[in-house]
Amino acid sequence: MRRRSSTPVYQQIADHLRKQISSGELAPGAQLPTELELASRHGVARQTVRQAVAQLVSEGLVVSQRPRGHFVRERTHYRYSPQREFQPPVSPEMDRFMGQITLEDGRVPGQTIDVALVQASHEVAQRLGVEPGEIVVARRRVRSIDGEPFNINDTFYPLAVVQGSEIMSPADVARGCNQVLAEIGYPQARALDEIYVRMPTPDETHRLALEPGTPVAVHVCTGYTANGVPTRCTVNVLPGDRHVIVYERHRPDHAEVDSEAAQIVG
Amino acid sequence: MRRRSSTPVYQQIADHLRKQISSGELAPGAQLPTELELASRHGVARQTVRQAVAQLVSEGLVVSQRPRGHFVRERTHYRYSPQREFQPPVSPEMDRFMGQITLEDGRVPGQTIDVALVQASHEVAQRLGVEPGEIVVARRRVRSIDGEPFNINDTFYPLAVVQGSEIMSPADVARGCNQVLAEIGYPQARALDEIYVRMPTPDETHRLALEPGTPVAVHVCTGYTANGVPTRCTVNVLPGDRHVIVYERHRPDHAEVDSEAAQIVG
DNA sequence: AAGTGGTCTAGACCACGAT
DNA sequence: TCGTGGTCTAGACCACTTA
Repeated sequence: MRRRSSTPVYQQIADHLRKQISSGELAPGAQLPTELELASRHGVARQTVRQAVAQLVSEGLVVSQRPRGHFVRERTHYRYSPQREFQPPVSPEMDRFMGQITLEDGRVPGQTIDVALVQASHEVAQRLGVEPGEIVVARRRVRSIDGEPFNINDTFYPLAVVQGSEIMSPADVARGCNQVLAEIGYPQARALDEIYVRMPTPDETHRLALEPGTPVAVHVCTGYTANGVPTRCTVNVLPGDRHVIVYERHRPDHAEVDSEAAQIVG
Repeated sequence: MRRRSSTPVYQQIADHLRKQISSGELAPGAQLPTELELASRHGVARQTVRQAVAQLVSEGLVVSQRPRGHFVRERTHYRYSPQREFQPPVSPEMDRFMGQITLEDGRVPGQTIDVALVQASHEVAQRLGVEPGEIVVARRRVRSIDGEPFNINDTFYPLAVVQGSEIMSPADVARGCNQVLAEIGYPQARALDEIYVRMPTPDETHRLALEPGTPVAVHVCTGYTANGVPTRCTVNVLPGDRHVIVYERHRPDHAEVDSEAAQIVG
């Protein structure tokens, strides 16, 4: 293939494949032609084809199942379910997580917990009011459903706050860590929530077994005492391909609510 | 560099650079060594270095400012603002967007609108209850702040519904398109909202001037009449590097709300 | 054993912006 | 004009899974 106009050849190949995917000619789960096949078909070197395929992978459209080949990604993350009954977008009562999940369709929930002393990242240090690199207590959780990692739920505590408490033991604390915090003299009076979207770190990619091209939503929750002392910082990481918010509104008001999401602006 | 253990060389180089970035040794805005410099420093071919840098770009950590060089990304998307007063996560009154923005800090909002007849994508077709490829009316908007694209707000209408109405003119409809819909006999009684996260399409990358490695949040809102006839489908696309939700909770209840985000599950 | 994608090299030419 | 990254080639070897 020659380079018409100024579009790189690998782009043209990527566009061609993308079109086949979005038109359904290459259905979800279907195998792409092999790299050598594509190379000879387009009359280019294998590296050029690889560049095209890599782009589709980074877009989340294609996955590599080495060494079987490349395949059109199956579970596009949006599970459209218009029949659903009303369900609030974010429900404030939770960590009945385990209980809730078991009730649904016989899916089996699971979680791994570990507790460690770690150096605070910039992100955590800023929120806990300590210096970056300072030692803090990390209570790290990965939740899964049917064996598939589902989200990361890591909470960081200033060492001075939780020293010697139950929080430092790597077991499930049934009554909730915030309850423990209150019992040891740091009742939570306020919380600050931040939600944003980014690409995962390699560590997150590993812990959540993410495919390349999968972004994550991050929900950071920082708790404070009435005096404004930060007592904990929880980082939730939600894989973009395993979470969809679906909710329904019944009232005919809110003329132009379409744009409400634009409201979530910093 | 030799390949110790089984970690590919380009991974080792990427890890090394990532460490320098997260430690602050390579500060935001700083220029990375040139590819040739990195290649000779590590004793590898230029392509190997390019692979390492490409990974950092796809993680959103590094941007290329061709042909000046590679730079550590400056605006990490999280703008931490703990002093903020209470602000609900998603406010239901809006499209005072324009008015609101002008009030803040003298930032100038803008928008471009165009109306076109297009073939419905699978996503839109499914929600509007038409066949994929069928012609629908697209009312496409890109909003910007200070000249920077800020979000995409595209609404799709079944041709039969809006034929000949004001909606088909590419001007701002001051009283809102839903009002027009009501006037022509299709008052909205219900709406279904879906929110998810993914990598942008090339088209979105272009319209929003996105850097590689920037995911987007998508908010799809489908409106129905009381009879269940879909009348419109609005697709909001929000760049992950330009939006942060920040809100504060004051009540000390909700013991373990940390995990509420896990609730937003499909 | 065969065939896939993953890694890596050495070299080439181009496009573009700053100098 | 120079130096940067962007594109592309031809070829090599490896790791892994499946048949």
